Amino acid sequence: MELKLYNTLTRTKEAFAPIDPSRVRMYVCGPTVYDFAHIGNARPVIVFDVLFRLLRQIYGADHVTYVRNITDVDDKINDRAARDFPDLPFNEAIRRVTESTAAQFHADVAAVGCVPPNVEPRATEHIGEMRQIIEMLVKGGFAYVAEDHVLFSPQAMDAANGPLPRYGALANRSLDEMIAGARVDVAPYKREATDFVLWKPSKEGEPGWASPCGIAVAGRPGWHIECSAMSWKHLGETFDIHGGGIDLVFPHHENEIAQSTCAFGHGVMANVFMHNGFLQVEGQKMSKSLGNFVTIHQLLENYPGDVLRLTMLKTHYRQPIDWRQSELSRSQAELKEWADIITDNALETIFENPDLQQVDNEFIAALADDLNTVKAITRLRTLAAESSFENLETAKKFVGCLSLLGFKNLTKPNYFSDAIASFIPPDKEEVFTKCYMLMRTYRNYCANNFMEDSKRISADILKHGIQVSLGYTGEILVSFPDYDIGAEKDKVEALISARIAARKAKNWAESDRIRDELVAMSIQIQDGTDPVTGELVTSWEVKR
RNA sequence: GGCCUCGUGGCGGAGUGGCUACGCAGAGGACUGCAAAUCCUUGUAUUCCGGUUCGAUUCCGGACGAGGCCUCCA
Repeated sequence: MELKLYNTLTRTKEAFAPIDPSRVRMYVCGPTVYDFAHIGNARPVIVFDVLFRLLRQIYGADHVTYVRNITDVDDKINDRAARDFPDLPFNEAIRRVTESTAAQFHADVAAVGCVPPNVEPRATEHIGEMRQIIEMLVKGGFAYVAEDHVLFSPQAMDAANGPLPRYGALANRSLDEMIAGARVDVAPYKREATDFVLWKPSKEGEPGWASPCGIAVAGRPGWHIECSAMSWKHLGETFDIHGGGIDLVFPHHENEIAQSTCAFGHGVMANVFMHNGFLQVEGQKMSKSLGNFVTIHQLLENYPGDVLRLTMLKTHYRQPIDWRQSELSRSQAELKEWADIITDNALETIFENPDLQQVDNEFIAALADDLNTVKAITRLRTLAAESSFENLETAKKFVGCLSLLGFKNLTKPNYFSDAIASFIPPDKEEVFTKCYMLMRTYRNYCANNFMEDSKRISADILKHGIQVSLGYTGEILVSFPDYDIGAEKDKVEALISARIAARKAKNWAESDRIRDELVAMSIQIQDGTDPVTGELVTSWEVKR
């Protein structure tokens, strides 16, 4: 199986050839933990999770190392700590912010089906490596100390002879352009406007560490250096794949390449750079000022994580994606159909323990073509249509593909149905309607494994006199104290029997009258014939 | 201003130098006493203007439009 990946360095799709197939190495820029992750943050996490799964499929689960960092030193974190915990010592406040935000991030991305990376390094645990690289850069003449800062000089990099890449090669821009386009506010200690910060002094009360290069005052790292340090520590001086959002191309990845190649004297930091496209919300750029800033957590109140995952993968990762409510509903409906195939054919065990040796080749080939998840999903639809009890081998392949794509809750079809099947006492209609959204949220919290939240919300619903729980297929079960559901069921069964009798007598008027009565009770009926006896049979369910 | 990406039917969204996937919605049909469910069939598109070519949606140039980066925002 040939894997082809689009490489931002060459702007072409290339055959992927790992440096060491027994140890394929990928680094992805992870979140800065200062706030709930938004849906845009979820895109690279999901995209590179799919790539991670595919690499493990191709090279073997033990032969892929995936590193995704957590940035826990940043001005935005400091600001948030000062705002949220003004009474705590500053470093304690920062710790609260980063720990709670990181825990939230982990819960959110687990809910959208992402497996944890092999290593999840934190910037604060790699200050030593950062200092080492900075020392190397100064020693090599690529960086200099000025007013307690250490600055990297792209000009020095380009002046050096040897294997180093040209600064700006990744982003495809020249230093001259950058100087011409440089914005105001060039710090006085910079020799050139394009120099960027490797290390800066900490102000009083800010987090700080012993500085490199003989700088006396405590300091903290610039943004880009952490990824050079952490990828070096965990993947080596050069590795295979470096990923992130397209906005990271410049300056973040460009500067990482500059730091790493100059420090280690190689021509490359990573052989392949991959970038996912941006996300818009309902046709507009997502921004706090427009009020359309959507966090993963908010979406997970309204949908099981699989719905977000499928919606994300229905657009190729390099294309811009427009995040729309309507598309989420479609994804949910499609997942319901897929989950029904699994339960109708009793494939739950296969779904949870698929034989990935037997997975569909056409499906893998689609993914191997630069992660063409859209084509892969098209293949899934074909497999779904061909899956049946008579064609169990295809059905098994189908569920194997679903597993490989990272769906997790497909053994419970009713996670993807918004119908609440329950008899409602007439005097409870109003409060039921009022609690409908809460009950869905409860279901979604359960599906997403947010157990604390689900307990909290079921307690809220109980205050309205409604007991909510989940059934075996993920359906929302509602019960009311002092209400005899058994009697209600008997009444329905009696009506169904009466209708069957009426139908046998071809008394259509009476038959239709009974159906109308059942509809008024929110009972949906479905006529059929018993395949063995040929008897008229009628199934029914509560539907609202 | 510089650099980059993109522009496909009612909607979403792929591939492809010649016949343009797939999903949703729509239409028609089958099955039903009627419903419901299910199944089958099906219409409609490649922003515009040039160029290359026997032939372009696909390659090249231009226009228009959308978006991104140049501001430690994925």
